[in-house]
This record gives sequence, C-alpha cells and structure tokens, in this order.
Amino acid sequence: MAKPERHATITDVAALAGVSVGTASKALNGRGSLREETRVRVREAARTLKFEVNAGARSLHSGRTYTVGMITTDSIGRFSIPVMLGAEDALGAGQMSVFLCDGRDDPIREQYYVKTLLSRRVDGIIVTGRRAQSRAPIGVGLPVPVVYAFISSTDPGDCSVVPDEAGGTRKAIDHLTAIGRTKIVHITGPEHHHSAQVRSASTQERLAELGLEPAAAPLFGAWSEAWGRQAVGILLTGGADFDAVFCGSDQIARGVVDALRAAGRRVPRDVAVVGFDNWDVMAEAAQPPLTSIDMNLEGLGRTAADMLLAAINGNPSSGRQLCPCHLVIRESTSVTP
Amino acid sequence: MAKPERHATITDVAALAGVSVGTASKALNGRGSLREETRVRVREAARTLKFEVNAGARSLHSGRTYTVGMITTDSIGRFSIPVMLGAEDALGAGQMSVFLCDGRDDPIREQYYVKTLLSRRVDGIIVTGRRAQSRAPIGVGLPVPVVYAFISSTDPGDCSVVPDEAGGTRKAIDHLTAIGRTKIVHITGPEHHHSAQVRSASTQERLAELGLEPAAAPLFGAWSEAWGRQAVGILLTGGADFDAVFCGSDQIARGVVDALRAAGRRVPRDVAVVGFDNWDVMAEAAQPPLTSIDMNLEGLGRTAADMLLAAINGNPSSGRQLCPCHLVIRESTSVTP
DNA sequence: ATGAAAGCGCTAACAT
DNA sequence: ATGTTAGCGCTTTCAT
Repeated sequence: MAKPERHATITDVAALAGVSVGTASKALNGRGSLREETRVRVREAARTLKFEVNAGARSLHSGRTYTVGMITTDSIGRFSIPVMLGAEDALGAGQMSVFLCDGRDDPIREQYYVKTLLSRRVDGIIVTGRRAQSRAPIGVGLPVPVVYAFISSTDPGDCSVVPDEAGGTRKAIDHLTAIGRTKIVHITGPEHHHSAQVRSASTQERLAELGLEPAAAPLFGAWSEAWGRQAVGILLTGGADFDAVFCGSDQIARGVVDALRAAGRRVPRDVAVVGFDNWDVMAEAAQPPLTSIDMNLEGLGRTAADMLLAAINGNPSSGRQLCPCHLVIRESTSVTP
Repeated sequence: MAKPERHATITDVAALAGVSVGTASKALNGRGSLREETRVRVREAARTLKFEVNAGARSLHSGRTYTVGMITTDSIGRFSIPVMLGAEDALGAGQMSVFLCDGRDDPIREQYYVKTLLSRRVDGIIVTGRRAQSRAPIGVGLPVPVVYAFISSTDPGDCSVVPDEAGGTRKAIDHLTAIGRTKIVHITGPEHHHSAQVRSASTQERLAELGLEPAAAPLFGAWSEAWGRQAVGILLTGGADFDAVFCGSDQIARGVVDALRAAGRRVPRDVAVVGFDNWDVMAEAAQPPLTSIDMNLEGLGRTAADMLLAAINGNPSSGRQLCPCHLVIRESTSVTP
C-alpha cells in the first residue's frame, strides 16, 4: 500500500508513455488527432500513476473553476440545509463542486468568506440563510453572479429565489374552508419575525376575500410547541368559538393538537389543524399527524442553482422569483386517514 | 455599479503601481525588502482594482490549497450536519475552506467525489455519514490524509473519530441507578442497526456489572415516537414491572413518556426516562423534558478536523479515537426541575 | 530596493 | 500524428 507522497503530473504521464506533454494532454482530453494506440498507451500510463489532472492549473487557462460558493449568512440551520442539498444536487449534476461557508450571523466573517470565494475564483455564489427575510447584498459589483435562495437581497437588481409564503397561506385557508370550516384562528411565531408577519397578514387577507371573520385575533408568540399549547389555553379560557387553527409552524401545531386533545377537543372533528413547514419529524409524529404547508426548500435550492448556472453561462436573471408552496394533507384535517 | 467582467491580476496591480510584478508580489505578501512608500502604493493599487489573489495559481507553487474535502458517504443527515459544522469551525479558524460532497449512499458517486477532490488537490479529506458504523475505506494509498468522523473505517490503520456510545450508555444506566431505580428496561431501534446493538449490549453489560437484572428483554423496533408508544403498550399489557426506561433515541423516549402519561404513569415519579442524542427539538419539547445522552457531535467534528490538520502538517494518527458522550439531565429523571 | 526570469501543471496554437 | 512552445497568474531566486 504505497502512499504516493506526490501527485503525478502530466509530465510524468507523458514520460512514462514516451510522448510529449502536448500529446499526453490531447490523449487524456480526447482532443486533436492521435493514433488510437497512443491514446491507449497514455491512458494506461495515467492509470498506472493514478494521475488526476490538477484542476487549479487547468482553470488557469479556462478561467473557470467549475466550483460555486455557498454562504449561509446566519448559521446553517434547519431551513438552509434542504436549500443547500437541493443546490448541491443541481450543481453536482453539472459537475460543479460546492464550497461551503458558514457565516454565523457575523458580517465580518461573511465578508471574509466572500473574499475567500473570489480568491478561489468560484464561478458563482449562492447565498442562503435560516430565515426567509431580505438582507443587504453581500457585495456590489462582484465579478461573479450571485443568487439568493430562501433569503432575498434588498437590492431588486439581484436575483432572489424565495418561497411563496403568502400563496402557501392561501392554500391552507382554502383547504380549511373547503372542508367546511368557517371559524378559523391563526397562531404563529414572534410578531417581529418576517415569516410570522407575512403568514398572519395573508391569513387575514384571504379570510376577508372569502367573506369570513377571523374567529379571534392572530396570536403571536414563539416558534415552539410550548407556545402552541399555551395559545390553546388562552383561546379556551377566553371562550373563543373556533373550528380550525392555522399555525405558523409545525412545532406550534403540534403543541396545539396536544393541548386540544388534553382539553377534550377532538382533532380534526371538533377542530381541524394545519401546520407550516411540513417538517416530517413533527408532522408525522403528531397525534394525529399534521396537515402542513411545504415550502419545497430542496426544489427552491435546485431552482436557485439552475438560475446561477444560467447566469454563469451568460443568462442572468434578476428580481424575486417566487417558488410555490404546496399543501400536504394528513389526518389533522381529514377524518378518514 | 460597474461590474468588473474580469478579475484583476497582479500584473494589473503592478502596472497601476508602476512597479514590476515581482515587487508587487513582495509588497502584497510582506516579503523581501521594499520601501514602505512602495508597499503602500502597491496596496493602494490592489484595493483600487479590487484585486484578490488567484488562489489556484498560487497553490501551483506552494503545493497547498488550504482546502479540505468533506464527504458524507450516506447522504447528509441530522447526525452528519453537526459533525460538519464542528469541522468547518475548526478548519475555518485555520483559514481553510471546505468542499462539501454528498455521497448519497452511492459508491459510484462517492468514488467520483474522491477523484474530484484529489483533482482539486485538497490538502486532506474528512469522511462522515449518517450512522456510526464502520465502512470500507474510501480509498487506499491516497496521496492525502483522510480522517473518518462519526462513521469509522474498517481499516484499523485509518484514523477514525467516533462517539463512545458504550460509555454514554453506562452514564445513562449509572444515572438511573443513582436516583434509585433498579427495574430498568431498554427500548431501542432496529436490531440490525449498529447503534442499537452497541447501546443494548452495553446496557445489559452495565446492568450485570451492577448486579441488576433487566426488568424485561430489550425491545427492538424503529427510531420513532410511534415505536416508543407501541413498546410501552407491549410492556404494560405484558404486566412488566419497571421503574425506568432507557431509550435508544430521544424520539423513542418522547413516544415513551407520552404513552406512559396516557396510561396514567407519572414521569419521573413512577417511571424515569432517559433518551439518547440530546436532540433539543425533541428533548426540550417533551413533557416532561428529557434527560438524554449527548454525543457532542460538533466537538467530534472539531476533533476530527484538528487531527486532519495535524496529519496535513506531518503528524498523522491512526486507529479509532473515542469521543466521550455526556449526560444532560432534565425533568424526565428529576423531580425538582 | 527593485527588476528580470524561471518555473509550478496544464492547454492550445503552431510547427513539423 | 506528434512535438514544440507560449502563456495562464503567481512566487521566488538571482541579478542589478
């Protein structure tokens, strides 16, 4: 098990095959016109020496590194991961590698990473984050294209791919009304949180469009099960009359169904419940399992990567691109499983 | 907002500063002896042109890329992510960047990635995965050091950093006995799963060492809440007499506490429960919150990265390095919160 | 203190 | 069909 201390170079290969480096290059890349016999001999030599072309040296010519950078501005979390996976997926198919950088909510660190990526001559950059909010661009006039995924840039000239949370909210409300619910209440996260704002505003808006009154004012709290339980307590002690709850997250929804059950309300018969995120671990383990809105983050990551590839190939887009959310129906809104 | 289509080169900088490229290089890297005035002028020029050194060209000389590859053999999951974060953390501090590759359980894909990484001349490779199991090495006689993290290599000559699951199990059992429990039962995941085997074997072993009989044979099932609930049903209908449950995962533990509560058993008074993984989302939201074993995966990732850095700098290690697990106490084993 | 030039590994244009 | 050579961006002797 010899451990080659040095990577073989094309010169080594050429020498072993008894040809010039130019010929070796042509043989290995299938260029020029060579005798088949020569091609084979060179390839043989390359294999013997475990030759792997030096990508850095190669990109000195091509100007391309077939590498993209991925920066999470606030640290890597539950939402940025599927986005990253989707992007990695789309890029991998195009033979591109991904540089991962975790910004950790630190602007200094972030700028350092931008420099590092530029220094490494990535062909493009994807920026993502934990929360779907807009943020200042990571740089202006950068020499490579940038696509924001999940989070968006405040500069409308930048390209951002974001989930259509308002559309997702409409789907949730429409689903609840479709199964005959009219007294709907909304329980969600912190009032200052962008997603909580969008989802609650869209809820009120959609209810109004449908000619319905909310069964209670939206309840803002935390993105936690504990808050979901607590909110139900508030509603019940307040004597609210409701037959459905649309929750800002699956964790809240899980707290809600637990509290409702504990209070003797049947889900979905007495109260139907819809969550948000379609986080399998929560949605499937809840009793009953939760109907939820899926932001399709992996698809979003793929889309972002595809748009980045297009930009790299000279077809840039700009503006906010909305990715549709979809409804996943489970037992918390349907009597027959 | 001019968009520089081309990256500035050191030649551009030299020209603008009115010096030779050699001088420019020295000025930017603080080498050689130059007049301070010249240094300043060159740095000025570099800033004006937004010059970022071409890392690829540079590593042509140094032979180092200050980049490591990270391969997850089975796709990126809940366990590999903290490992990756820890590694990214430790490496970032050393100015190294990380290439992320998702093997997706596909050996072909995996080998392709190994080649890609070698071609990109990474200084080293970290291999990780979803499950703590040993696997065939990703290659033999590779020209760069490799460290396995969380998963381990079957080749004892390779360097692997893995959690001490047996030790963690002992801590769980010792904790339960310390609070006076003697009738302990173990509920865990699939019998064929490596971690389930290790944890259940260690449980039996530790109980024996303490002179205790298990309150029931270990129950193997799935890593899910549903299985936790079901297992409790089995125990109760079987009339088992137990005052503590050690679970193979927090998800199982959560199902267990829910089912116990539903059956009128008080946790921890009647039955104490310990989980495994210390997955905040599960452990903290459970009622009561779960005492759990934490594998400290981020620390494990950091350790792995540090060992890789050492290897890169000529101090390789080999063999399996065990990382300690620790006990996190919450209400499921303590009456006073 | 500064410049000129060689060379890192590779590709592509040009010779032979 | 194959070899030779220039040059990609940079660092590093070696001259000056």
